[in-house]
Amino acid sequence: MSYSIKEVANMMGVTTSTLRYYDQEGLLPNVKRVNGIRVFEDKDFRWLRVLNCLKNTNMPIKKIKEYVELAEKGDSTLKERRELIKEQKQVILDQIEEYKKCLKEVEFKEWYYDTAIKRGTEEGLADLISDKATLDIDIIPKDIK
Amino acid sequence: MSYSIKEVANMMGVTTSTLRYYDQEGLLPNVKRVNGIRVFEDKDFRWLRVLNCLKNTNMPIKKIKEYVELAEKGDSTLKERRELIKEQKQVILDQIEEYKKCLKEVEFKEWYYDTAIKRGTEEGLADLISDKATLDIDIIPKDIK
DNA sequence: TCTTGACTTAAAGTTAACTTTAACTTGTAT
DNA sequence: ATACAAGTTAAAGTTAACTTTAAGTCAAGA
Repeated sequence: MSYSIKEVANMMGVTTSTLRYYDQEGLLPNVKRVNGIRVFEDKDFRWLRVLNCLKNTNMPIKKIKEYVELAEKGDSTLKERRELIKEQKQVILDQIEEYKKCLKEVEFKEWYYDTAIKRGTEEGLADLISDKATLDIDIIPKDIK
Repeated sequence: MSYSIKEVANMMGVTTSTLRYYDQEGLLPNVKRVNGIRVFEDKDFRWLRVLNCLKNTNMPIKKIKEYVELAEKGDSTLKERRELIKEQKQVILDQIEEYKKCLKEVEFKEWYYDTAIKRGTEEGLADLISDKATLDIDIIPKDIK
């Protein structure tokens, strides 16, 4: 099967301009052209899926491009590519941890508002629960210089 | 205890300019001034921790500002603030899910490179494992229009 | 044949989130 | 007394990642 740029854009949840921009930046290697028009094929989706994943986990376009360039050099860059992927894996693991901390914080805030609404006011609430609040959440201090 | 802008910046892992920029954008309400110089106090850290968390989970500065403005209006905005926090909670939960999917994808890639390196080449490898590759990872199709 | 809609490129414009610069003030150490 | 480090503001500059615009090509349907 083959797909137009618009179809692919819809599948990926981006605009056609964005895909053209990615292409321009070297993020879409070897996309077939018919009369100058991009024609995406099944083989392209394997890469699009990875691209989507690297983008969603905040890898900058420049770095994705480096990865593409490594891949284009063939087998001699296998280890470099593995390293790059391993680094990104760590980025993702760290991000998940960070998000979990923040989840705790907003869940506490949610509880805080539930309680304030029940009481009718948040006056004095912060002081009442300051122990609980500082007990299991610590994003700040630690590395004070 | 009270802290200088530099100390707070170090604690939060940002520059002093960034903190001044946040202040300018209304993200640091009620910070004490002595001779025009910002003096952060313990009470400020409660908010800084939340700010840090909202920022780390990609809430735009504009929206954080809205939140600050709601908080400044007092008890009448408690429900609005709870809503805003609940929405952010959902954003975080969704992000964690997305990251987990991407983690699977890069872990697959890692395995792919390990295997390619053992074989000495990635020639033909993609085809060999295309079934596995498409089996448990599906970021793309589904919502084709 | 004509027009419509989807595609193309190159280049300029936009936006968010800082960062840098310049000019200035102020508290502390020598 | 003076120099220096750290603070201040306002305004301009930067960067990444798009987005928009303008001008054009091309195949298919009325």
